[in-house]
Amino acid sequence: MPELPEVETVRRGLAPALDGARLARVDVNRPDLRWPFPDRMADRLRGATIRALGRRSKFLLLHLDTGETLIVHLGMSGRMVVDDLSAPTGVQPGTFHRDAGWHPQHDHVVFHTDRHRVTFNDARRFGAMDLWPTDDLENHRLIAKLGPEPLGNTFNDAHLIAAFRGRNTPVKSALLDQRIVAGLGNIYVSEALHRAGIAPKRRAGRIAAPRVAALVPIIRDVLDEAIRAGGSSLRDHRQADGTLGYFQHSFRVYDREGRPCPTPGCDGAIRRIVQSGRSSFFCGVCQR
DNA sequence: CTTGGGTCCTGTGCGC
DNA sequence: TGCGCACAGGACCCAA
Repeated sequence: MPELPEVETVRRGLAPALDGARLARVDVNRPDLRWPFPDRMADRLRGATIRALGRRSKFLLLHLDTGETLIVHLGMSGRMVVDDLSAPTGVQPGTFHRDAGWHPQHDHVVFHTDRHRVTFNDARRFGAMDLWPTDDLENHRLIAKLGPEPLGNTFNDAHLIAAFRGRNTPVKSALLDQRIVAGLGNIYVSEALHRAGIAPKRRAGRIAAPRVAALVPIIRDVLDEAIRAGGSSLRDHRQADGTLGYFQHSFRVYDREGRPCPTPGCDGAIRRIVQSGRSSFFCGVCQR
């Protein structure tokens, strides 16, 4: 389940195959994912040239020369894999990583260019696609309510302090709320809160302003580091060429229940609790 | 308005 | 080996 760093990794990996490419054909193998695909999606994509590959939060954006943008969300298990059709025969890129955990019956949409094949595979089908006018993207229902990009300038101290003010919800939930900041998910919230020394159960509105402000650069750093590592590969995430991201080796708390807290001088152990149905990992000693 | 819980779907790994 | 259960990177929707 991709969070912002994984989606950004996929975006960068798709660029060599799709940036500037013409979609010769798109195979749509089922009528829907989480929601029905837009009307005549395959027809509206066929022949279009991709002018640029963008990203907003966890959404991939394929800006087309038709004036429309294909919005793609990977949901929990969505993958995008590139095959280079001009590669020498033999083992083609994109073959080896289909061995483990790859279920070809979940190849739901396949994009064909003159040189590449890009396959969208999503076992759980929580993903989504939609087509929308490029000049009106900010009004799309999935995008309109998103908060600031955490790596952009509008995500700053003043914004986060104002967003937390008066909120009685646990800070874990607040950071997962895409209206407050857009792009964090279950992994990077746990990682950021550990770095900030804030307990996930603490109520967002009861955290002193300087500690909230400190979260801003911490969130940026965590996401930056993860992007530079090619994201975190747990079950599903691969880079578009099939190689694994490696940020999971840098996790300080996520999925590390019972391990010692990595904070220097801290003798705590990582604990796991469930908040609104999702695991939170934290150190009860140095996170308060 | 905020907040919490249920829900969608398939695959995997664990304990028995 | 098989079975049942818990859990998995998301986020919408609705009730209270």
